[in-house]
Amino acid sequence: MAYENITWSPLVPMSLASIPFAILGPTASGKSSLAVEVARRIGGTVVNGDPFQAFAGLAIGTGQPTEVERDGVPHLGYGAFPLSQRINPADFGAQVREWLGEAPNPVLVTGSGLYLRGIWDQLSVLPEVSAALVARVRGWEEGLGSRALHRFLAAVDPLRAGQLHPNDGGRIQRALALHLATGQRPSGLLDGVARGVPAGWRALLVLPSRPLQRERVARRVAAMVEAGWPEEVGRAVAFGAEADLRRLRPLGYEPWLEGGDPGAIQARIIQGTQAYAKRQVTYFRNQWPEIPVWDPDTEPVETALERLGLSLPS
RNA sequence: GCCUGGGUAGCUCAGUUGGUAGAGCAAUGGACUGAAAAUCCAUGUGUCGACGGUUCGAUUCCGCCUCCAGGCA
Repeated sequence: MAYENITWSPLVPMSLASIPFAILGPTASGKSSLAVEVARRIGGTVVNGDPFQAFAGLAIGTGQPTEVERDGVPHLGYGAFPLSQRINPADFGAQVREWLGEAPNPVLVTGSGLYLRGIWDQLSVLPEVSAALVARVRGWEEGLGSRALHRFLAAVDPLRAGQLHPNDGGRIQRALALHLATGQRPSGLLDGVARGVPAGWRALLVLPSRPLQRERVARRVAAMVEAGWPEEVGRAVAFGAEADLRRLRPLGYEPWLEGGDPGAIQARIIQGTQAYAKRQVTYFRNQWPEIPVWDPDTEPVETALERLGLSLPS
């Protein structure tokens, strides 16, 4: 949809035109449809801030909004990258900031807290660590265990080691690799990033109650299977994307690739997605406790709009 | 109908030579600076199938009943 065709809602003051909005929330919370509603009100564009939905070829499995769900509202950044593309939170953040700049009145949607930090420029600027070094450190952990690596880290950077649990292999590896790549202490490199909601932004956390969140996930996964998720995985594999899928590890892809009883696979995916949704919520509340919350199952959409500062005089 | 094996946490199962029980997964809460749809941490009161007997004490031994699985008829 061309931007020049946008019509301004007569009820919305023009001063809102330049304010970017962020709609956050766990999977299946209904944040995409709220974003469409917000964008419609302000004559804006929905901008994708979710790394997995940015890939092409996974439209069903990553829950990218369909044409029907977009409902004529312009969307930017969905299915933009080939599966072979490697992304990280900082680079992806820069890309999304570009999209935000292209969109007249952006409504950012994401379920990924770490990538949102990238988008909001709340990650330290760090040097690239070569894939070879990353692989080497990972190999060490497989041979020696994370606790041994934690002791190595403690020797070069006691501060960072103190922040990490000896079992947290992923972060220990990352810290060690950073140290080996730069010769510096990771704790020093990770210093002084911005926090909070950036000035000028209006954000809302879409947060269903836990029981209803679980129901929403179950319903959505069933709908995704109904819409042809297994077939979509099959097509991706036929295009030679299996290695990329195994590297990216989107939820649900491993079960489909391994095969087995479809009912059991679906149940497993639902369980994994419910657990993921819980972690998403924990991260948002932890990182941005000041963001107002909206319960899509008990509160009307008008309430969400009010909390975004879009309340209309009636 | 008979024989055998089972019935222990939401699930799959350990275990208690008799002193009322614990793993994995799940769940709940939490952490989180390039694996993040990832990784990691914390949290375990459950009529140990029912009833009765023996015993100071039974989830454990005995009897009886019941349910499940397999086998024999």
